[in-house]
Amino acid sequence: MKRQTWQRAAVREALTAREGFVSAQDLHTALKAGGSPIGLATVYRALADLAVDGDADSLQSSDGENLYRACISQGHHHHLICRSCGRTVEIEADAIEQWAAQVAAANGFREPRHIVDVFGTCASC
Amino acid sequence: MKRQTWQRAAVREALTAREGFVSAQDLHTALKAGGSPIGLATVYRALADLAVDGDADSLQSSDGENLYRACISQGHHHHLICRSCGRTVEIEADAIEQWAAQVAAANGFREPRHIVDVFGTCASC
DNA sequence: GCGATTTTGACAATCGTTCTCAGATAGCCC
DNA sequence: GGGCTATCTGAGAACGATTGTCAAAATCGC
Repeated sequence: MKRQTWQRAAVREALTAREGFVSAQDLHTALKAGGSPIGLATVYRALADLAVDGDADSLQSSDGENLYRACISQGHHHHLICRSCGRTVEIEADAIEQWAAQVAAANGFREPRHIVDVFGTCASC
Repeated sequence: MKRQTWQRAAVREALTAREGFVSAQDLHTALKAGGSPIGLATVYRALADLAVDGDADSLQSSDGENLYRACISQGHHHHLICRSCGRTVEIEADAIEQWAAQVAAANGFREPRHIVDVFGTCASC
């Protein structure tokens, strides 16, 4: 059974409060700065749980960190990410879903899953 | 100026000899096994150089490793990767390129670059 | 409140990658 | 071929993100 603890709530809250993607380390630092005596390992565990439950999105940054973000639209979607300020826009892409499924099928691949993210420099940067 | 050393040649060769994506560590192990007293750091450097020169493709595996692969088609392309055996198929996707550029433009993002990879289980797995 | 069970947190361990620096080497000039 | 100098190499240390460990603390059902 999954228990309710203030630590998990704090992580979820801190994640929701952020606009873009955050690393686990950043989130931990922010929580500490905000007065929560929360442990780093706990933040990692909470984030992993959130990601599993579908409440958070995760992706790997170019330098190998895992970044997390509170999911706004629950379903499957992709991101347009500013490489300068980190601002993200969630994008729907039915065309891509279909394309991926079709390409996979054409090559005999089953259970296709895809990674599709677009990076760019946003208007205000 | 860039020098020609047998180490770099060995790395390039070992990479070309492999079919799918390989991690730097794997490549190093393979080279050592093949008799080359090459250093791990050198393999990393050589791979990074190859990637910069566009002679190798790189992507991050789901567990945080950097994987490399000798590029067959020189231009920009994507991959269909078997999550079981690691077999890869290079796929061209003009539609995706256009879609990415369009989505970026629609949101005011400049210099769009995108990550598009499809994972699945291939026919023989 | 009680007890069983899960969660936490400090710290160590791990793992891939990068850094450091002395020594080796490639490429150039003679 | 010999010499010179900038670049490259390799062993190991350093690094940074993440995960494992385990005793102590907290939660939930009763």
